[in-house]
Amino acid sequence: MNLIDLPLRVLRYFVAVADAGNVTAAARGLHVSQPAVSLAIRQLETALGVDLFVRQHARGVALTPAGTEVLREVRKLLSQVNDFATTLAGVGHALRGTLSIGCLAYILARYLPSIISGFTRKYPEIEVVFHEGDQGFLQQGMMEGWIELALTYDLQLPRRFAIERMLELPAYALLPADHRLARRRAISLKELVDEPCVLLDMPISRDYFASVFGALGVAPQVRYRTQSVEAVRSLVANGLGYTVLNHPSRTLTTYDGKQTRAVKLTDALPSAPIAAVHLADHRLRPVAQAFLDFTREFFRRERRAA
DNA sequence: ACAATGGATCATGCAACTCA
DNA sequence: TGAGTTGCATGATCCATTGT
Repeated sequence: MNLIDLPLRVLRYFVAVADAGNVTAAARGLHVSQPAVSLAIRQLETALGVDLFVRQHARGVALTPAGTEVLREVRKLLSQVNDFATTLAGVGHALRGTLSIGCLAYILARYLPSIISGFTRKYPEIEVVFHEGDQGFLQQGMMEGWIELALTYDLQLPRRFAIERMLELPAYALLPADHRLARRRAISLKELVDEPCVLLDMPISRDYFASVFGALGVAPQVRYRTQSVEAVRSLVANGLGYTVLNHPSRTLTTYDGKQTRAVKLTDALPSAPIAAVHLADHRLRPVAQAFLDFTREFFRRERRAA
């Protein structure tokens, strides 16, 4: 049978076998006979012209490399079919269903709970599921279809993504409360470069902060590196160095109860833009569009409050 | 060696569809 | 409308492999 003529049932059976690692168990889960599943797998293999599984008699089946690749695409397709069915079922009805979004760790901690809280109050029939990770993880999720929309920085994003900037985060200096410059309204980063620096050492942040110092033609004396914003704040609060951040925090007190001071920078430095991102050639479902609209409005209020 | 496990194959029945 | 066709599911059975 031609690939295009295969029923979706064949693909569902294939995913079930891949998940179970065993045709008989998959058949039980699908409430069909084992030969029916065997036949479906054989039909798919014939249509594709590749072996999807290695049969290990009495030990089940194992995906071949081709099978692994096909599985990824089939999952994507079935997810889109589900979305399609949900969309059709929702025609003429209120927005409902599940929305899968991705979020950078810092943006998640600082903004996402407020967004989800407000959004689910407004749309109680939409369930928001989020995936937390770095830029690469979020891009992979969108490419593979299990993240529909992501909140991340508009830094180093390929052109295949549609990007809508939500909030510009200017760089500022974070100092120990008793630092000699902590009481100043604004300073130049050049006044700090000879002191030990604490660096937020995340893949994108690393490059961003390099660009900040690069803009002034200076190099920081990096004394400590960490992947946690909160750890950066604690190191600074304990007098172990200064840092440059663009993460506005509502509190200057750290986990260990120490105090920091945020001081504006007078230098012309690049800012870090928070953006809503999705695949450019992927039309957002109504639930995702509603989330995007709500997020845009949320950050508009944040900008006004800043 | 033998029992258990699990995939493949075959014959058959059923339901939906086509066509005269 | 009824006979023929097609596609799919099922049970029975076979066969390969593993574990004891």
